[in-house]
Amino acid sequence: MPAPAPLPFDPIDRAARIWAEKIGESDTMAATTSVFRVQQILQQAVDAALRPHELTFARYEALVLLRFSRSGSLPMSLMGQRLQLHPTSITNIVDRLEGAGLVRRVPHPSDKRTTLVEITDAGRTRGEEATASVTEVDFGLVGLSDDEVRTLTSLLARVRHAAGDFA
Amino acid sequence: MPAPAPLPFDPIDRAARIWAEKIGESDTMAATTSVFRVQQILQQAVDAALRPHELTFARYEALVLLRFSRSGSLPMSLMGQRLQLHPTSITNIVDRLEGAGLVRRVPHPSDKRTTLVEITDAGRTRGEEATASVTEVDFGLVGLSDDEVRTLTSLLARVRHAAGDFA
DNA sequence: CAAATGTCAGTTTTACTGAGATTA
DNA sequence: CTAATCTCAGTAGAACTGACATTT
Repeated sequence: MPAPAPLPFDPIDRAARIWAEKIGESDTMAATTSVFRVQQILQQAVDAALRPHELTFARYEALVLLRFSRSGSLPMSLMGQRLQLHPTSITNIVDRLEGAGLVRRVPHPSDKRTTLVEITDAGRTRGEEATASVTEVDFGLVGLSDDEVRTLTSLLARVRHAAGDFA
Repeated sequence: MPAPAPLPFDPIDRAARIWAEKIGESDTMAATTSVFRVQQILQQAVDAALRPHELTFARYEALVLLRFSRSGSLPMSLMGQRLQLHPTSITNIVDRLEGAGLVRRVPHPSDKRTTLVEITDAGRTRGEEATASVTEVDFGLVGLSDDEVRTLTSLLARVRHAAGDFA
């Protein structure tokens, strides 16, 4: 796999300049494209770090969520809320994790509609190993100081808030 | 479609706090998760704005790239470099655009290996209409001042640069 | 012959819709 | 009866791999 030669210029910045020339205001276009591209970069870095552990980022997040829950188990619906995922996506993720023995479906003691997902010992171990790999590469987030990372996070939080993600 | 009730708290911030308690340093985890979530928000907003025009964002970007090129046509390989996409993805995108009559494949005059993609009049019109829709919703990027949008873009540019996206 | 260009077939992952079974 | 919870089947998009034909 030939590493794709880096362009000699910033393609997003160039597009923004041309856009400004032809149409006008282009700042949000550039920002949106940047978010898309950086997401792609981070996704690839994180996926590469998680591949040896046979986890995708979505499954890793689910595992972390369970690992840090008080009882080690959560209703599927609550996982969906926290991870902001569609019910069928949760079903799929739990299917995979359960197939790998990292998690187990348990009936809810009182509400027979809901099923709890409980992390297994193997799941805890796998979660720790995966966390080591993923923090080692800083989740793919390179080139920023600690302060800048925090600034980035808080800018993005304002977007999420304005979009109605949380109150 | 019941609008998914917003959580009463920021799920990423909560995860970061728990993480800090149990593991330590969690700033890059929070930033990465934030990028993923915001990408999802923007993707949905942009897709919704483009749906009436029967375009996805990837196809829209390709159309814009062609529209702003000098001759109105580019080699597929060059499109792949600019949009940072895999050759087969370009093939797929051009297939769809060509099927919709927005673009046309033309043989390269001198190099018989390469095929040029040329935007049609219908493609130019569609591009303009789609741009109107997508700028109307600010590409889904809400809640930030103009300055903050520029700060966001430049922070992300540093990440892209450090990751080797451009020189 | 090696490298570049584009295509094809097939796979994986994700997220959706719509429908339905079960229970609160 | 209505609402919530979860699952299943099917669909669609994006991105990949590997193989291949053609041309430089």
